[in-house]
Amino acid sequence: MRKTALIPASVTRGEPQQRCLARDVFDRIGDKWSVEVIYNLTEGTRRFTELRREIDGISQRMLTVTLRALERDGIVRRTVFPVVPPRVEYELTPLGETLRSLIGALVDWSTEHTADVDAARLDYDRRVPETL
Amino acid sequence: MRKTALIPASVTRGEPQQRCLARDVFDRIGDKWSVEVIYNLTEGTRRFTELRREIDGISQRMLTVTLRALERDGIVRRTVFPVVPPRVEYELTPLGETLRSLIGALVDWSTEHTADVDAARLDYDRRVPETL
DNA sequence: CGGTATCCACAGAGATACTG
DNA sequence: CAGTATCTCTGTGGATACCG
Repeated sequence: MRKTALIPASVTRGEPQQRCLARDVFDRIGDKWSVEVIYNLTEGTRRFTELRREIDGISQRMLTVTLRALERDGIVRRTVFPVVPPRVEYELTPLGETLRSLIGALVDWSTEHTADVDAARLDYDRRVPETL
Repeated sequence: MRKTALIPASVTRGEPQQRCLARDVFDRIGDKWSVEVIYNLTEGTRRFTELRREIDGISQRMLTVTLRALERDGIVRRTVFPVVPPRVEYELTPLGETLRSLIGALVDWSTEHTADVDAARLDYDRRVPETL
């Protein structure tokens, strides 16, 4: 049992694949922050605090947890420089790069179709007004 | 206030886009079941109970909630046939089809790289054994 | 700077029972 | 068949304080 309070289920679970593979990929990147972390590693390496500044609203703890999970899955490489004060750099691995391009496609999809989705919501809320 | 117990935040939230667009797409499909529902609508229409059987582990309530959210976003079309017993069919809209192809790419990625991820995890757990 | 260690709140999800 | 209505529980994620 390597489960601790700091690094919870996201890292612990999923060792064998007994489920649909579609679930696997989304257990991996479907949490609240992984996508934004990967996306923010697009242009080269980032330091911990840089990521913290660039990703709006993420807490220190969740950035740590997310980066550790991505590191364990071989998507992010973590490099510690033995200097004072500490310097830690994060970058995508080649594997992470392949995933990042897919995420880029999803972001593009979102950008292109936001208007469609908003229109669909307005339409739905008109058609199904006070029911539910 | 159209929020109820049955249809919670997933449907209620996200009317304007004030966040990063990357977040939007994952608020939409990043929940526990949306991806599998969309994926199971790949080959034509499905009835409620068919989906329930095909998607392992989903509860009746979560299938309803997920389908309603996808319907509201214009990703799934819901057709009710006024017969007894009731017959309701679900299918992807054209918009949903474009999203499904991206999800297909993610599933393919997952299939192709499962071994890599598993290897990375084993390696990580050896390198960072009992720490944390 | 780059983390850990705790504590805690709340939304997401499960189980169960009931219905047009 | 295709849902609703509740009740409950769990885990995710936030806040805060401290450390090498």
